[in-house]
Amino acid sequence: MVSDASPAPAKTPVTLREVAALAGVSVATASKALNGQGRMTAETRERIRETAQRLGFRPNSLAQSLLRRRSFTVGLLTNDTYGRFSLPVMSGISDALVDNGVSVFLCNVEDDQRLGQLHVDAMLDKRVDGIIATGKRIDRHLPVDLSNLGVPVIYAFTQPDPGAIAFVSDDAGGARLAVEHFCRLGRRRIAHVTGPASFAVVHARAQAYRDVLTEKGLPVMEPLLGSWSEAWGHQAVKQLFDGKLSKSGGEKPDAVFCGNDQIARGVIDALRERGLDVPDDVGVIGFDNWQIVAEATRPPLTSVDMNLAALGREAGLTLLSLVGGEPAEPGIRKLPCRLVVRQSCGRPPDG
Amino acid sequence: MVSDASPAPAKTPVTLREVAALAGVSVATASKALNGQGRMTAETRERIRETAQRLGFRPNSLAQSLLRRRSFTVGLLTNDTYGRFSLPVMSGISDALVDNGVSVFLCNVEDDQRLGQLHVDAMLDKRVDGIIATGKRIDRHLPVDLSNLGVPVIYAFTQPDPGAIAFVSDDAGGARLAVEHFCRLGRRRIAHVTGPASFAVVHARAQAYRDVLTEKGLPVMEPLLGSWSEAWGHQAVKQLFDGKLSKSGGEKPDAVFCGNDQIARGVIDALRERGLDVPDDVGVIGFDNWQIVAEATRPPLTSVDMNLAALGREAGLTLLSLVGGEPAEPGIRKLPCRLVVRQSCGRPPDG
DNA sequence: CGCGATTGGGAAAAGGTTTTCTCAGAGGAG
DNA sequence: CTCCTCTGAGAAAACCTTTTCCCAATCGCG
Repeated sequence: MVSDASPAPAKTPVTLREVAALAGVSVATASKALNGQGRMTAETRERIRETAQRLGFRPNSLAQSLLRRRSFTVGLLTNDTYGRFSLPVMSGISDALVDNGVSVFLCNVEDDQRLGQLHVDAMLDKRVDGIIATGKRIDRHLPVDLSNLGVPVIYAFTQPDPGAIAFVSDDAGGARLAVEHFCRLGRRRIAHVTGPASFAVVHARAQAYRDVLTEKGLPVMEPLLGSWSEAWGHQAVKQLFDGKLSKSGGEKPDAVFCGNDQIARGVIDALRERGLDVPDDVGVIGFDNWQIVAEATRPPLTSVDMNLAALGREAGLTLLSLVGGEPAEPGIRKLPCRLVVRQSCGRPPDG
Repeated sequence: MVSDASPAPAKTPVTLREVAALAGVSVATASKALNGQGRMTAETRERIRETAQRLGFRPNSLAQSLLRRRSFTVGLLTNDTYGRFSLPVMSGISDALVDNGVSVFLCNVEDDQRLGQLHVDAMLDKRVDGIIATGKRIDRHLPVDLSNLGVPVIYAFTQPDPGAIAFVSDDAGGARLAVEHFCRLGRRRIAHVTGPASFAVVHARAQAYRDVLTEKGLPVMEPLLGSWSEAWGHQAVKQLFDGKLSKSGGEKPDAVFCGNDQIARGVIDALRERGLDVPDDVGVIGFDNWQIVAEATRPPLTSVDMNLAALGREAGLTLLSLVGGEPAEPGIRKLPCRLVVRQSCGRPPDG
């Protein structure tokens, strides 16, 4: 197909000087010809272009970067080895940047300060145009100091330094989406089973949960905090359906909004085990929309998606505009979640 | 703590020239002083070192790379967006390289040929010292041609070009580990439930399964091929325990070796649902040791771990030695798996 | 004291590209 | 025919560091 377009698979890359020599011009002229700069006869320009093509010339980025003080490279810091959250973010960032000809240095800093410094130094030495920090929690710092680095920094799905630019998911909004969906479906007694109190998102979502129920005049059951595990989902069902629900009468929940998909999985399994039908008896909504989990529950799980890839994209594009010298308001931007409806909530009463 | 070690957070990085000027020497001398080269009085060397330290001088990698023809950078190609397999591999690679001062370009090529070419070109332009290709299957090529690139290439957990150097997991060995473990525990009727026939590993593992059983004189049940899902695990249990097991008599299996952890999860759930105890009635072993799944099954799942991080490390180190000019035998290296014993198999009869 | 050897340090080239200046020649106008 | 203005293209500096070679000064020895 491209038989003539893949010429010398150069053992040693061909330089501009060689192109110039072969085309019978100076390197200066060759450079200008290939970059569409300067003035010369169309014929000269074309001859140089052709020669470059024939030789398979590709400019040495290192040399270009050195001169332009711009490397078309950014550093991506993460402490998320497991990758469930950072992977979509990274993927989004990468997409946004690659489309703009920018490469990404992947730097896994774990939670190790020494490693963090090592990576930041390496990035700076390699003259990255900017840095994006991402993590597995939006209420924890990466183990690195990114202030006063001399290059723009963007935080994506991790705790930012004050005065920095950050993108995070709108957890409260996501929770509203879920609870309001339950309300629309006519559920009246909506419980909330979520993760440990040490997570900021737990409180943000719980508060949104309370707010929606209060607005709608529905009973608020105190959120059940536990761990992010299936096991906790099981246990929570026991508490919800065995225990005497003290203040709010003896009625059992007809819906459970879960803090993540694993909890939801545990909840669904436990409900089935005690003979309750999902969604007919109890509706369940998860959080994270972790596809592999959400699609393996029976029935498949409706879940809140944080749009992490879009968040990454946004972060990448913003960094690029920063690198380009455009100004940007500091602050935290909360990006909306979306509800991915599967079959764990049932259909509207009228539908 | 490091109050004096973080001096001018340079808006514009300080160059060697400035260090030299301030220390009252030439750039040549300054360079030699900082690199431990050349000859000069200890006092001169120390003075230059001090000045550099004080100014926060860090050599410009771009300039160094240009000169040395070595960028201390490698490209990492992957097509695994989801990351379950490639993430540990990448993590291992990254660790191995970072410890050696080498940075990693992350390049997600999806299954898009155009994207692949884009990334490879960008990497080559940026003069990476080498390339590592990794993927989600060891029997599929990445959508890129990595032959005759002029830089060393290593394949890790993806299908290599002929004559290349590749690291993959020893799937047959891993399967042996599992089946032999069952044998040691006194299980006699061991079934194998695995993924689709289109995967090479399915056949490799199935053959090892057959081999071990034959060696031990145990009955071989034809492996059940399906999908990599929990649902298939459920269904397979139905086939195994309802159906008339044609040739091998009516006996039910007392052990199931599963092709991955999700299948195992489905198998365990299905067994429990039909009142069979794991591990007392039936032992189960999974594959992949996907922690989040293996620890969520009840009981926790014994599983074969492919040691992907170690595989990545190995690949990274090998690439480094290649870059360093050391020769290496082409061919495919199979790295051993290990069995992670949890509670889904029970204890030995004597223990 | 003279000569060779050693020592401390600098000048310059190299690496590949971009960009600014400069310049020779051609063309046109007067 | 002369002068001015373009036009096309090249020389050279710049980016920053490393390394090779070189030189001046000092030292030691006879």
